[in-house]
Amino acid sequence: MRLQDTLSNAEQVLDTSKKVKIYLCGVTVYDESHIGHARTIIVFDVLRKYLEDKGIEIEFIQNFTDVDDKIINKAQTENTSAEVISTKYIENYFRDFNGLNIKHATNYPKATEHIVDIIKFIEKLIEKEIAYVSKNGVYFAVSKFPEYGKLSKKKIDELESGARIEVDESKNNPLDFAVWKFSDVEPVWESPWGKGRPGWHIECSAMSTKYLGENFDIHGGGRDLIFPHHENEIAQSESFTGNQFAKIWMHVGMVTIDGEKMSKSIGNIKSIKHVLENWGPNIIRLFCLSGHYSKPIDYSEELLKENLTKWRQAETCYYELIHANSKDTENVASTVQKLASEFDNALENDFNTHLALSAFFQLIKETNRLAAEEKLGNEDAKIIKPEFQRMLKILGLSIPEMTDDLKQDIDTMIENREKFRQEKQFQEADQIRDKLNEMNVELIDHKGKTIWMKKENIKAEK
RNA sequence: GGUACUCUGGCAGAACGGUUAUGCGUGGGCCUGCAAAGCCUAUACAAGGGGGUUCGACUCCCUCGGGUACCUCCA
Repeated sequence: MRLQDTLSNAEQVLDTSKKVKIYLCGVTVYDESHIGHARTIIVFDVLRKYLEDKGIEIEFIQNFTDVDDKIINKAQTENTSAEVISTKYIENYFRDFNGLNIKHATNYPKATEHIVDIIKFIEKLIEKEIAYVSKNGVYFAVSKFPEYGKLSKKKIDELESGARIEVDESKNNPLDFAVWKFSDVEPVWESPWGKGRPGWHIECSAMSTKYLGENFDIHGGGRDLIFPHHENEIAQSESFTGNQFAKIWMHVGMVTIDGEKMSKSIGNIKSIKHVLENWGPNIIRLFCLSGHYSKPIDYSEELLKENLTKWRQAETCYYELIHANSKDTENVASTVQKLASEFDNALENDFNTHLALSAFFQLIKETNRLAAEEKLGNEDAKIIKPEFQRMLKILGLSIPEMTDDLKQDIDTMIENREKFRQEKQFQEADQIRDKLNEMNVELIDHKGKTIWMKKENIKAEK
């Protein structure tokens, strides 16, 4: 698989000959997560599911930043502790995350649970004279890392002129950033330099090294993390180890609304909770995968609606496959194989989910065409179904399960309707159909048979 | 101001130096008792403007213009 690497600004080949190690920068837990966060996670979720489908072992680490000024501020305004705030939003995060059908990471390390590792990390930086103790905290000396700026392609002198926050006089250089901040306000920890808490970037350096080693395969996050977060992580980690940090830097584009970045500070966010309630996980996932991961996507109800239409086709396909029993058939094996390799090739080539979806929907169209022409035989279904389900699984899409009892009830109702139809008692027949519709069960009348499909309940559709 | 990315048909959105992207939408049709769903078919002669390289450019180069992101809050 080839992936576009932000650092080298070129495609790099992902080494899949052994376990693939991925570190994804998670969220700062002080508020509800929004669709922008969802996109990043979904992209990485599909990436790991694809690799796992190929039999590749994945170690996937995603952190929570649970100590931060924003958390502390929120705790103060709500008159509670930072821990209460971070715990609450971590719980909410998992609620959203499970709702989106995301596979759990190997581990979710938290900054507050790695203070010892962070302190050790800082100690070594001080020992190497890369970090220094100052009045307000311990700072990383950017001048000690000559390659500073290599990820974000920034020049140090240009950065200084553009610095937009007030200069902290205790720093040797305005660009130096805190690895430890002195503070008396909870939460604080003792350190060799004084009471305080870690800076934002240091946790990711300490935790990624701890769990994945000095040099791992993919480090990811939103594009907005390139600078300063990931730039600083590189500076810290490579200064610490003397070795290359992540091999591939993979950055996911922003979700915009009306062309403007979705962010808490602008106040134009759509929370995952809210969108999940209205559209469900499948449509959100299709939407988030509909463009190349590196580019921005614009959130709109129209696009979600378009993906709903597509999702209905996928559902139809699934139920056609289940009920397939036509006598006429077509040889589908070569088509299925062709689309399967198109799907894989698209993902191998810088993880082009849009093209992969293209193949997925072509498979659906092909299946539905055969069904419409009464040519979808059992043997065909046996060939198509595993591939269809493989794609569903990789994309993280799921058709709701149904109980056998309910299936039995539906079958009985369809039989009754059939009797009424044969006796040309259409009013009675239509009543049954309406009743099923209320249960979100839709009937599809083929020439010789009636099949049913259970539609996902999409609130926004009504 | 600096840096990066980006500009494709009504909309979304790819690939590729020369072939129909694909999907949504829209028109027509098939199926049906009627619907629904689905399918079939038609539909766009698209590439921000200008210039250049080339036998040939949406694809490479230059230039002008628009947009977005980042320039220590950010996924």
